Amino acid sequence: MATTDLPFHLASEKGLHPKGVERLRKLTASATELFLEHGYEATSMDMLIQQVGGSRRNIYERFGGKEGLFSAVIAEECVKLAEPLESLTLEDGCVRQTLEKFGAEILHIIKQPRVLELHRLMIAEGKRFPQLSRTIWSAGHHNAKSVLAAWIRRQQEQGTLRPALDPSGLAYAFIHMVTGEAQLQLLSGGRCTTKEQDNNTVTLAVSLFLAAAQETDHA
Amino acid sequence: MATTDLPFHLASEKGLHPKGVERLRKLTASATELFLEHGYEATSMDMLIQQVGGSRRNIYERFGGKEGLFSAVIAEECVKLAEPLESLTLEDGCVRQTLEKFGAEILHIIKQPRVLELHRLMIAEGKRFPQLSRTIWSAGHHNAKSVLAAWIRRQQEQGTLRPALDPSGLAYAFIHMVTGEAQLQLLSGGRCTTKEQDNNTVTLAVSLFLAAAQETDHA
DNA sequence: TAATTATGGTACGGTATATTACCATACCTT
DNA sequence: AAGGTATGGTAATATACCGTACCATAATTA
Repeated sequence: MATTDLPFHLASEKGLHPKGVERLRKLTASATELFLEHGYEATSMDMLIQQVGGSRRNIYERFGGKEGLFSAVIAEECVKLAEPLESLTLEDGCVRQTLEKFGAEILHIIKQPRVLELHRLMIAEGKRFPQLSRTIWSAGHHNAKSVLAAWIRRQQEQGTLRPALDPSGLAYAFIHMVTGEAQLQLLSGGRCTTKEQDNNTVTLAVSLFLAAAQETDHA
Repeated sequence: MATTDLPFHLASEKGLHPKGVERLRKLTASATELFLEHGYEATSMDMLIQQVGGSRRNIYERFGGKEGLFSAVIAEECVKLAEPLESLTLEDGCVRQTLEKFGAEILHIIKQPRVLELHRLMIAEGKRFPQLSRTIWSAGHHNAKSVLAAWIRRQQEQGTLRPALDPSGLAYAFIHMVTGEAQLQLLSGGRCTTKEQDNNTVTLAVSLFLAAAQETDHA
């Protein structure tokens, strides 16, 4: 199952000469940079043309305007966001270590500037590009939640975790405990959390999670 | 201590005639509506003037332009956001009930359209108005965290909760468990969570919190 | 009541932007 | 190498918007 079935027109490199491919790459790279940096409105086509060179007609014929370019570029970025999450394999070994590793990993991902700006766009341009907004959400949080929930369900079947609690609910709770504060702080312009703070956050989240999900003598 | 010391120029109603006060109220009300609905850039002064009537010079003399108006209006909205949080009193009775009530309350607050749009602005315009962004964060999440952390500390001193865990960390964990999913879903354009889902979210969060914060036989 | 002030309404200047049009040139195919 | 296509660069069009200027009128004060 593809977690991100893109409803957007991705510029295909088919039937393009090597030079053309290189130009296209350079164009999308610059466009991505600008859109992530300045947002949709504040990024002007003149800006882009001046930075990347080349002709305007190229963009308009290939992407159908600013909106098309934005959609294509952001959709491509969503694929990149989803990759490390989908390739994340949760082992069935020590549950505490596995959770700590998973927590540290998603926290690391969410703090990357590109991922952060992608989430900023998701929220800022949610009304202008609803589909795109959902795509980002699906590639990010929803994706991570699916991976973790599947692991929790597996552990419950194996008896490593008590089966009473809802895997999806647990997964969301854990993910938001880990990522919530750092993400909100960074998105609201606060300074980045330190590595020590992050460790504490993950450790605390794992503790809360395991205290409820592992104990059997507590209703 | 004022949780929101506003670094912005709030339009004073001092020395204004009743008519003038009413005009000013109408102006700020419309401006708030438009800014929250369409964001900063997409809201034009022409739009506002057309909706509210009156003269442009009023706005420019009183607020010093679009940015000033935006700052003043949003700062005022922050005060309204902070009010219900500051007046939230956490009793020292049954911890589970108190937590459930607190959780339900902040979830209710975060889901209100105005609060939601305020957070959208905080994230979308964080680069253009860093101070304003921090003000919103301070009036919202930071405020809620302070209230809850103080309560946790009190419970720890009374022996109702075990004192090993950091109150601030616990407070953040709880708040994000409760509000994270609903907020992210709504901000990314998803549909609102149901009352039943909300109840489950709060119940689960309280369970996770108490399992770790109440037990004394678990490291 | 007369004078002064504040205000409503509108028009203007300057700037910025998305999009289309056009021409000369580089590139690729045959 | 010749011809056709894609492309680079620039200009032009149309629109939108912020901020200011201006004048007539309503409101307030002396």
